[in-house]
Amino acid sequence: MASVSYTGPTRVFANEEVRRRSPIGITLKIAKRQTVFHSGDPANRIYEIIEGILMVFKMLSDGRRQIVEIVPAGWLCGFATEGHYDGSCEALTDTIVTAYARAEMEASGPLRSRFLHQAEEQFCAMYDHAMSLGRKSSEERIATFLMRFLPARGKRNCAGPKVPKDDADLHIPLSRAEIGDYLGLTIETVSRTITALAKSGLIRVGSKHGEIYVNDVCRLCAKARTGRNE
Amino acid sequence: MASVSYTGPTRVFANEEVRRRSPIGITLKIAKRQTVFHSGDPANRIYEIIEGILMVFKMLSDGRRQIVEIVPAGWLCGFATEGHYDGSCEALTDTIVTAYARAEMEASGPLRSRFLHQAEEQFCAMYDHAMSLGRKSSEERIATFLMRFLPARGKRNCAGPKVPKDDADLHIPLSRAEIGDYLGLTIETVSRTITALAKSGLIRVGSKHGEIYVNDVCRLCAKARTGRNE
DNA sequence: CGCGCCCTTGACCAGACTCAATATTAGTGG
DNA sequence: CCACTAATATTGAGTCTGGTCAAGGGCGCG
Repeated sequence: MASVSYTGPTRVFANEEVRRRSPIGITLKIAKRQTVFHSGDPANRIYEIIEGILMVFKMLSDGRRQIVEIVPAGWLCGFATEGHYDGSCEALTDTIVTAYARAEMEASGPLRSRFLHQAEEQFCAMYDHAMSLGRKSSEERIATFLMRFLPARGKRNCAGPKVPKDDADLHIPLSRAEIGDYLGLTIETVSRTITALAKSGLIRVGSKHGEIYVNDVCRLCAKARTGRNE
Repeated sequence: MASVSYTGPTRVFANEEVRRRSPIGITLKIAKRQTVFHSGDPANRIYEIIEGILMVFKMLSDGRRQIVEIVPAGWLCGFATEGHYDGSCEALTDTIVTAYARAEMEASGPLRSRFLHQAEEQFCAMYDHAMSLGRKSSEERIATFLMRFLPARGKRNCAGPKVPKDDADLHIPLSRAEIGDYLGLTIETVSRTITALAKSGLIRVGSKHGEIYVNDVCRLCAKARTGRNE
């Protein structure tokens, strides 16, 4: 059973801190590495991320894991089929979410409307992820992954490089194992590919875990092949 | 520009046959191989498949294609970000759809509610597809793919085998190239893998294109590793 | 009957995986 | 603050799954 599992505002678990109580939906704090829900749990809630990052993953019986979605601030988490969560959810960083009881969410017109829009946005991100997993090389996958942490860049409406230097300073809150499980690669391949990108001068790897400096965002973007063709 | 591209019930294109006009939404007929919309087109409509199958795909600039979604009857098609379709859509079979103008759909409470539910359903299917693409072997991917055409089986609520023979007769409306582009494999690997599954006795390949007989659905399901663990 | 498309099969190749050793970073307690 | 340990990351060597290139087969359709 998930550690975060109640359905209404009547109980509060020790590891949850209620900050604000909007008409519907309560604000919760989720600690890094804490499980939000398990695959198969009854899907009583839908979560909107206010701050931080969650991940959704699925496992095969032999232990293979696929991180199917990385959920940053502003996105939704807790989609379900037949009343049960599909995939488990865990916090990659300390995270603040608004949890909506499903029944209440579904009763609210404006909320439903906003969530439908947001679900579409995330749906398109899943399309991109499928493209990465199915057709991109390890180098392209890593480049695409890094571009995710530059939300202002690489999209249809990309602002382009800011003169004169087109660099960026990233903090990736995923371990090599998690990056691998997200991109369909092994730890070793992730490590090797990041090293190769660094040797090519595209990025530098900081000494602290998760620190990556992008020397040329546009060149990284080109390597990601995020191009919207067809 | 897509061949199907108008936004309201005022115009009808030659290749569209209006069958029924519900209060909102019109019924269209889309011929096999016909394009429904192109990636990047303004997303004026959302489609609900009544009969037949569509596919959504994305291309990279060098010609690599990923079919990101296969959309059967009952599902929705035409999700968008920032007002533009993400991915191109083409009919795999002769298809009948209801096309809703987005503005009208978004103005209708019941429709929005139904569509949000359906989008969630499809979201979970995208999770499964990501699992296939990221972590499954070619044999597991083909098995998983075939199980898609047995919607009554392999799910949480699987009815189990009907005695005494647990066989099935499938008609797959995708070419080897399309199966490959859906599963992140090449034509040759798809062909070899299907041959291997046939040699192992799990399936038989019919002489007509797309005909596949499953000798033992449960064994195929086991090979697909559709198991809902974690 | 013959052409074209799709599928199959074979031989070879390469990118990513596996197994293993080592290095680096983070965390803990003195 | 430093020493020690555990966890994570890097690197190397060898293997293997799936990709590439190429040839041949079968089916459909005019």
